[in-house]
Amino acid sequence: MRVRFAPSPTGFLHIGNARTAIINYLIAKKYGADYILRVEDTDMERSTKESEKSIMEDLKWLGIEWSEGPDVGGDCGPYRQSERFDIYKTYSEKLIADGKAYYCYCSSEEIEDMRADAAATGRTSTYNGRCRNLSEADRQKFISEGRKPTIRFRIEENQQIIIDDLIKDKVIFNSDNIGGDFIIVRSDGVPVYNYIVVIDDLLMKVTHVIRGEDHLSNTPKQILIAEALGFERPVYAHMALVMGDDKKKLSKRHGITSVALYREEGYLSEALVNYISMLGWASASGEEILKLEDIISQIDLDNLAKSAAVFDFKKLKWMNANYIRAYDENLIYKMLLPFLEKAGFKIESYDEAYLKKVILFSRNYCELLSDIGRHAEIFLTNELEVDGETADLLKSEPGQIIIKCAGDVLDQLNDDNYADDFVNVVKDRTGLKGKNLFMPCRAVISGRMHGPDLADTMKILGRGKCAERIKYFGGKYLAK
RNA sequence: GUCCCCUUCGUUUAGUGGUCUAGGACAUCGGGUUUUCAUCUCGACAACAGGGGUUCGAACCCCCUAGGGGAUGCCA
Repeated sequence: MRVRFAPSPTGFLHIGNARTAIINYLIAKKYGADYILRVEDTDMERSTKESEKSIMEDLKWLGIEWSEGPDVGGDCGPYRQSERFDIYKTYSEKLIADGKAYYCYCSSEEIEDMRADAAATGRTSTYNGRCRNLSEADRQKFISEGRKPTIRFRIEENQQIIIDDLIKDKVIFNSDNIGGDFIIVRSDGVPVYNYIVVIDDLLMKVTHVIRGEDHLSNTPKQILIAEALGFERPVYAHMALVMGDDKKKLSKRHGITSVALYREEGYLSEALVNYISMLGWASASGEEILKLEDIISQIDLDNLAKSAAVFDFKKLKWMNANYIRAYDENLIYKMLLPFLEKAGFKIESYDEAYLKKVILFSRNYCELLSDIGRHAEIFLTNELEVDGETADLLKSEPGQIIIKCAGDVLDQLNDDNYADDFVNVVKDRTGLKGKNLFMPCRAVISGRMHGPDLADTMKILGRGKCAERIKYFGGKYLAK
């Protein structure tokens, strides 16, 4: 079994394509198939090397490995379509020689007119077939006019094309309904996707074509080409598309759709892969947070949903938070450091053991890796800025009372119980209770009204830092 | 317009003729825990698109309608 992922390098790897790449990967892993990466860069105007590079980086980040591709080579290369033009040319010539394709001298403008005419008359194919059976004289006339021909594939009338799709089951097309003779080679000699995909899949020995359902209506064309060339066709599996919350095909206006942006925002690749796998699929047990190997063992083409799924950013976030909390300590620590730096913290200025303790504690409060700064701040910044509400609290009567005695209380407690007993001793000392007790205690240590458990916070900070905090806030907010 | 695909809670799914007064997860709302927020936990709300068949019986099979999506490119 051999599968492929064939992106066109015209932008970033997008969630929809990532899903195709991921499903192909999961299936490949499940069945021990080869995974081919093929770059479909025949749109010369839009294809860029940078895009190719970033797509490969994103795939790697997702954990996808390919056994053949433009970077690693393989027996069926080259793996960029732009490097295979000679191959395609041989087949084009063969199709023309066999009468299965022909030169078309119609200009783009003339095609435009035909399109309008087809719409007006209700004709199902845009092309009106003018060059289908051109006389040699007409041909010479067009050539002398300097027209550069395209090559069109000749579609036989009233042919039934049956696709036994692994996801959609049986889909039947009639050759009269697929748009008429279509262009397989442009007038500049560059062949077109719908045509060369067939050649590449055959030459690269792809057995299973797993792709988005937007390609389903291209499939009859490809099958016809395969037949004309005498090729055996691959098995097809067309996956339902991923939609935005307005049920339109997921695109930029729905928010972040490029994989690279997810990485930057602090999503874990494992969470993204897990979530994307669950789009259109569910495990037998109903569990949703699954190890990759469990997904691989359970997922299959015939249990993927036929209907499109809306991408739910909130659920992805929830899943990401779960992954952050459960992740291996050393690994998540290393992953979180750059996000902390990006948030403006100089990580080399902290004691490593302390920093690690802070990060591993704070990660429990993060939905995204990029949340780490916000949560670690109370441990890493000594001279904390406070918001207006917290400042008011510290300036209020209970705030003042607590600021005054907090230092003493801390001194009086010993190392074993300073964190756990702090609030209670303040309570005994001041007679305050409830919110008036707890909130100022929290504020005088963390500078915040909300946050992790106060005793935990104090333990992480350590006794010395707690004392410094009390002093600092005292100096700042205690009325003279 | 035409062709193709699809249609279970707001979202994602379970469900393959009786076990369905339709199950889980996210979201939302409420209770508990946390004298905070989050986590955790308990609970509530909430769906078979509509209409016809077939059948003793239909979310499940068939047909029609409606809605959504995709394609209809010298894009992929």
